[in-house]
Amino acid sequence: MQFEIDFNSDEALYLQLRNQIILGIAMDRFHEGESLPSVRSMADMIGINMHTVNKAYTALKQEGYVKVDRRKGAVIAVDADRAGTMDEIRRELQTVVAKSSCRNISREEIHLMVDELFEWMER
Amino acid sequence: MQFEIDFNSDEALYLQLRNQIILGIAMDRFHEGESLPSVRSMADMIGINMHTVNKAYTALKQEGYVKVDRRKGAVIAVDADRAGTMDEIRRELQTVVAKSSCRNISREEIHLMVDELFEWMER
DNA sequence: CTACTGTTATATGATGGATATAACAAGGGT
DNA sequence: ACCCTTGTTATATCCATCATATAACAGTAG
Repeated sequence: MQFEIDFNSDEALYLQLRNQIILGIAMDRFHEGESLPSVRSMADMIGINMHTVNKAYTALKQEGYVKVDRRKGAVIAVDADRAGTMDEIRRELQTVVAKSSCRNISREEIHLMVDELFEWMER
Repeated sequence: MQFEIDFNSDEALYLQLRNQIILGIAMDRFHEGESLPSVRSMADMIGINMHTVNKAYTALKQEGYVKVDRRKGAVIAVDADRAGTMDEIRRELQTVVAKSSCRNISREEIHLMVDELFEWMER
């Protein structure tokens, strides 16, 4: 699995990495129980600092995507029944829908995009 | 129109304000050609600094939601046919869909949420 | 014993967020 | 003319966050 980090983005490096890993889980690139690369090797792969990777892993742990084992490292363990998930999703969708509404983008177009994204992730 | 600013949020104040205004436009609280409160009065209303409001207004101008007139202030002027809008929406949706996919939230549930949000904004 | 794992501590430089004070140019109202 | 309000710009300060670096510690696999 390769990661696309944009050093010129205004998004923080550790957040880009976190999102890429979440995307990787969604796309089944990483499977339940599988270990992510160690913080040090991942840092070398991408060319960033060890602590930046650690920050991403810690965020993933906090958000219920991995469990950290002292020997195996960061192990994929998604907490599917996580309290507050729906609220979080709804809050993020609100801004997207508000922007779309302003631009005269219909709900059907949003539905289409959502479907395309789901299908794209399933292959 | 009242604004809900959370001083304990980790989201920047000027971004919260910007999103609230976008939401206000989407919900037809503000109409095309109408002026937003001046940066100074808005700052007094919410209890934040003038420059923080100005930063929000400048962002709205950059993103094509208002045009700034020296005498009328920030006037609602939504650029509906804006290049890159769909790409922006798609990028923001990607993270949401990825998270949803990890949590076993189906595309139907996302569709439902989108519909609810659209309807909620239309009243 | 060695090599690797995550974790913690500390320090530094850079950037961004929020505040404050001040001044300027332009238009409206009286 | 005068005053008020408008957005805008210029500094300056304080604080939090981001990203880096070096270092050390504790646990575990070989």
